[in-house]
Amino acid sequence: MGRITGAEKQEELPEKVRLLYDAVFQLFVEGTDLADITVSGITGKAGIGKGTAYDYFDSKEELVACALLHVMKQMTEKLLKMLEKKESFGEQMACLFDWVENSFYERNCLNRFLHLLTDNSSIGQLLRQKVEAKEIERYLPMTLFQRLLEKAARGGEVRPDISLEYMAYTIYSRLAGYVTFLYIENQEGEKREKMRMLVYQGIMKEFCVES
Amino acid sequence: MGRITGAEKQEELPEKVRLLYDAVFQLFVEGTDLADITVSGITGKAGIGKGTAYDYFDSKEELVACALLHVMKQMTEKLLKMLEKKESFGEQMACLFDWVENSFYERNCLNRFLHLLTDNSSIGQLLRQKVEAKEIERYLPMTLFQRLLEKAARGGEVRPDISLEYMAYTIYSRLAGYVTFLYIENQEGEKREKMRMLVYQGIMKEFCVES
Amino acid sequence: MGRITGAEKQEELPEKVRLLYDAVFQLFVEGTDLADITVSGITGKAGIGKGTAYDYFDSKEELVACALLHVMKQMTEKLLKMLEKKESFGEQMACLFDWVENSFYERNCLNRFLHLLTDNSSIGQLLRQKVEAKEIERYLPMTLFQRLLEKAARGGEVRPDISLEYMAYTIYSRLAGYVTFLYIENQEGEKREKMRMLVYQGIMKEFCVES
Amino acid sequence: MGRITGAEKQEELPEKVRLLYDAVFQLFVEGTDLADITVSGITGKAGIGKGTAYDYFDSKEELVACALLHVMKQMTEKLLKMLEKKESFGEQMACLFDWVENSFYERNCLNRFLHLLTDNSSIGQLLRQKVEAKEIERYLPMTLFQRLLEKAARGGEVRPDISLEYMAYTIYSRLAGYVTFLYIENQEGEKREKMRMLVYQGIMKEFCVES
DNA sequence: AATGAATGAGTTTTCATTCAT
DNA sequence: TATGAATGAAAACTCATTCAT
Repeated sequence: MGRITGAEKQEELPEKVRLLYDAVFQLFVEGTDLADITVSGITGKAGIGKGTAYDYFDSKEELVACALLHVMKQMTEKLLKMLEKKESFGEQMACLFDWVENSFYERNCLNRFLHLLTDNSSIGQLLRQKVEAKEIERYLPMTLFQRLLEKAARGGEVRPDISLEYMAYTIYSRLAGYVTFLYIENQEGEKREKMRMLVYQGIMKEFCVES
Repeated sequence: MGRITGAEKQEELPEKVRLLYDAVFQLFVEGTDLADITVSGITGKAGIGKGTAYDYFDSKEELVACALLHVMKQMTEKLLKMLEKKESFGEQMACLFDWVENSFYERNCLNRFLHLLTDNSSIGQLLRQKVEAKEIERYLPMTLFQRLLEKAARGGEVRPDISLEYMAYTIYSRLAGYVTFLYIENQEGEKREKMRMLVYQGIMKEFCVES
Repeated sequence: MGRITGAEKQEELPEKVRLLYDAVFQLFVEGTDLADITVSGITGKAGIGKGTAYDYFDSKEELVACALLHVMKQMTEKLLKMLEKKESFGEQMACLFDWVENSFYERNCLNRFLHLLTDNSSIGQLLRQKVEAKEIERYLPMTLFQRLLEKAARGGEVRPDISLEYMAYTIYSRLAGYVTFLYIENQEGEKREKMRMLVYQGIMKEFCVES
Repeated sequence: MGRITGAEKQEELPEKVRLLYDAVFQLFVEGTDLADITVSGITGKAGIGKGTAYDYFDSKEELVACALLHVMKQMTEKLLKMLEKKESFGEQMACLFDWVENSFYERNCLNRFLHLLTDNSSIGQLLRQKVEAKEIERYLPMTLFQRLLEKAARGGEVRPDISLEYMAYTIYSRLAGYVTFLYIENQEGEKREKMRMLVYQGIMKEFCVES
């Protein structure tokens, strides 16, 4: 019987589980589609025995979903810490753009990760179940944006007459769209700079109080 | 050796191929994740022999990619015809919202379809290859939006000072975001009406010349 | 989905199924314990591909249970034909002893087969389900003995004052006990002859009308 | 290297071994088929470490065979003590029927145990080896019956003209048959009472001197 | 002595693909 | 051309056994 649920904190993770999580993440970052991930692939990369995976998890799906949930938590926490240091809503948005570009950009990772939140794969469904069951919805993009906006609204930075939910969805949409742009255009340089600026300004102009 | 490439027109398709395409689409609409689709599942639903699939296609991936490409073409052509009838850019946008809500809405289909355009699955990659190779990029959402915008620009409906590409990505983003909203909130009624209106107005206010 | 249920007649069996049944039976006769039987073992002996087994059966247990059910039917039918030719109850009993000794005697087969009818193994349970579901209880030893006894009772050969059920169980017990004797003593010759005669006479003296 | 052979007396058994034996017996009584018994299942129920089992036994089979051998000894000894208190052969037979009905009746235990004495499972073979090697054949049913019959013969209670071995096998057969009846008919009450009486009388009439 | 985490050989099962008919 | 029975490589998963602690 698997003992790991995905609710464990980084420090609580048994050594082997950490190795398994790392292996899943590596495979994901290398571009392996989740449907093509195998248990031998994971344990091989983790450098441990195949059976060990089943000492901690009930199934391949559980293992992968827990690993991705963990990645999600880690990434969001790191991002949250960075965002908290920012003074203004504008700086927070800029920080989000940086994050989107830098921390998780290779191999279309962020995009594929977002897919997981709304696809029909067994792993995606499991992941979403876990997110809900463990009440860690605060790691979901939409919740993150809502929190930022609430704070900005209290500070009088964003227009009070626009629905928070709409704003959150819009930020989500535009950032996700920017990720798609990065994937499709697949280039650095001026064009990217320009697009980033336009999307950023689009958000700011629509939601921010003019000063 | 498979003879079907996905470039065939609806009328040119052999009967069996049409049956296969329909079966793939049905499975997709029923919610089957592409990773869980099987050749027997397809031929079973199509009511033809399993071997027949290999008379027309070289592999399962080819078959599914061609089927989805075909669906994509059909849908886009239908949509284009509808859009052409609209006089103004605003009406076209409204038409797009209708389409998103009505024609492909069940079971998160549109969302999953969009994923295909930017994922790492073998079927997705094949599909994109075909789109590029056959120069049918005009069926891609981004191209569709660019065409609409070009016409609107010529007609003086949209602001001439904003980059067409940015506008296309923004429309794409916001529509895709609306699709995600529909998936997550999963409800009809007032709330949905309101969100639709907000997203619609967001687009119009940002891009349209005030009258 | 497995298509074979175990209800098929010998002539109706697809070639491969016949090969599978034969292989299971051979393994059984060679002394392999049912718990040690593997699908590769079966298909290897049958000389066919492993996957083929799953074209006809849903699981290993289904395959083995069907094979044994089939053996059971074949054997009982053969035995019934032999018994029908016998004029008297005494001759029928003698025939049963012959059958026990000859047709299924090697490697403790009959004994192990009888175990199947009252054990807790998954195969045994499946086999009994099939026997009941398909209403082929007439192949069960107890039913066979009851039929013989009914006929003998009508013919005035057995005492009318003894319960048929008791007589059937007694015959079953004593024959099964004789099978155990054959297994434990594991020898031919005089001792065996003597035991057979004693068991036979025990039955006849208890149940038959003295002439 | 395992140090336990199955020859140890109850008092000599190390604490852990006693726990292991109890666990095996519990699992058996709960209805677990021996083929489905696992080492973790046993040690889990025993509440001790999995490795500990291998400090005392060389293999799972050894462990289970020793546990069952031990159970067999305990049960037979208890039964023997009860039988010794009985004055007459008839009372002893009645005692055997009681024992069969009461002490080991649930979940078809006695029946499954008897199977072990004549099956082809690795555990069964090991058990029989141990029985022979350790010359504890006196715990086998057949030997038990022979002893009872010898005493009854000396006391003039059973007919002197019938072979002891035949009588032993017959008693064994009829009792085993009664166990099968209990399993198949699975009911208490009148019918069972009647069958018991018939079997009992069958034995007595055949073997006992008329008084 | 006791443990239980770790292992990997071995099992069941699936399914894309082939090919004789 | 169309079929679907047959295949076997590859996958998930189990569990007896070992061994460092």
